[in-house]
Amino acid sequence: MTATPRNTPRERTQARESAILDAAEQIFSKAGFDGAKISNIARAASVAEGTVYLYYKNKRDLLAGVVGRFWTRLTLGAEAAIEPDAPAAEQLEQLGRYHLNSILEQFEVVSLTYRARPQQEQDLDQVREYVRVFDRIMQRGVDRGELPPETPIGQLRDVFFGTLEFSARTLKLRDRAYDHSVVTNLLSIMVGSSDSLSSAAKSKEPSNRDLMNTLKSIQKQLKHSGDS
Amino acid sequence: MTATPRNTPRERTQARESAILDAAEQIFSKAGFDGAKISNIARAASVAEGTVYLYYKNKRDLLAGVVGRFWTRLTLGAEAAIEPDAPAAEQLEQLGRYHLNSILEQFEVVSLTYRARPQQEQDLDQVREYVRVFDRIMQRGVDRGELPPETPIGQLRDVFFGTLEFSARTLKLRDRAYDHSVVTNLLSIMVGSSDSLSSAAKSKEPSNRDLMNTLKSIQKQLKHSGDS
DNA sequence: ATTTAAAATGAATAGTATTCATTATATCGG
DNA sequence: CCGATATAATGAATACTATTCATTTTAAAT
Repeated sequence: MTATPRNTPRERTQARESAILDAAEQIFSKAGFDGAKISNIARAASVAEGTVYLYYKNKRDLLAGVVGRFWTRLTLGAEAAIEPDAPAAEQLEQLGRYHLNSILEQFEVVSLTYRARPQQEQDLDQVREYVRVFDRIMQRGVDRGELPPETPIGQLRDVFFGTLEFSARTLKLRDRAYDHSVVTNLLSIMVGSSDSLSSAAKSKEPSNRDLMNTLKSIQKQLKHSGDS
Repeated sequence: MTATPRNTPRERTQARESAILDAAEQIFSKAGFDGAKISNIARAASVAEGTVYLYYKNKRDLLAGVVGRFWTRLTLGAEAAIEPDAPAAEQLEQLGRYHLNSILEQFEVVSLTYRARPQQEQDLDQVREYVRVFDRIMQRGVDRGELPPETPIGQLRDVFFGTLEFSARTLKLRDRAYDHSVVTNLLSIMVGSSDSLSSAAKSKEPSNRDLMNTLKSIQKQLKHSGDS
């Protein structure tokens, strides 16, 4: 009943597209791709079923719209969450917190991102844009001389996002909430020392010390093990 | 025409189930979940459509069967790929190689594993079983006194599998093949020193050194940055 | 060989994505 | 402001495919 308020045509169109995306996001998140019915999405968006297809070619395309918007939002949020003038290392921790928190809160949408299959290459464009936030932090660190010029940004990026994503999955599996120590420990591992971060993670983080002992021990092992 | 050869009833049944799983794996991998048609799977397995439903409750359940078998196979392969008597650190590298290689080769099946949604809890049982291979290596390292008793195995596991999975995605995205340096570098990062591995990764791995410079630099940064 | 049970079949059903002829709404020239 | 024209929206009809189930085939048992 509450129709779109009077507005310019373009605004009306955009509002409608937004409504459809909102509805789709809600229903995809709740029911998954297969479980979501276009009819329900249309109803939730207060449009006819056919209208959905004026905006999106098909269900998969609609999902791509939802997922794309999500990652675009995440990029904006990430950029807002980091202090541009802070040292690279600090920005890294800010991004890590923001990232872990976000993917935990919106776990379902994230899961929908990597839906099986030869999906269109460009479906992942916004994800790529997002991970560039990490790249920029690192690159800025390099430019400022905080990091060496040969920094293998790409590899560190895989460690960073890979670990956080897998950790999120683990947390979800065990019904556990955001845990800052995951970020702290990740950075510890990446740098091989965690004492420097203990101020950030308060002082009640025994696992940091455990990590260090382990790592030193592994390191010793590696020192002695040749390879076949 | 080439019907199942004469055999015991149980064997016939198992052969049939195998044929269905094989067909399903092939078609799911090629076409993705949505693109795969039961009719095609049935044809590929040389059974009627209805027969598929005698073995699996529905399409999702069939996928779970395919995915479960895959991870079970992976577990067996991983156990065969590591030398039980080698030091933990070495076993870790063996597992890393095996894992990265496998998920690259069978990327599609891996992607199908984390299909969106309230999937049954037990759908991931075989995955859990698989990651326990890592846990056992670490635990054995602890028991042997190679690693400290407080080793946070779970957290290291997230780093290990998370990084490898994300790296595989990155490699796929760029159409690149297995690259052993990914494993080497991961272990480097986990231990904070890579020189010890250079013998394994031949001597032409300049990125290891880059990594070390970067990490030391980040570490220095972290030393100086308090946290808000 | 006959009966009984188990397994397999594929045509019929059901559910949902997608299309498209029709209707409503907006735009614009006069 | 009115009619003509274009644009957008509608939802009933269509198409496609997962799933069911009455029937048939095959195997087991006596």
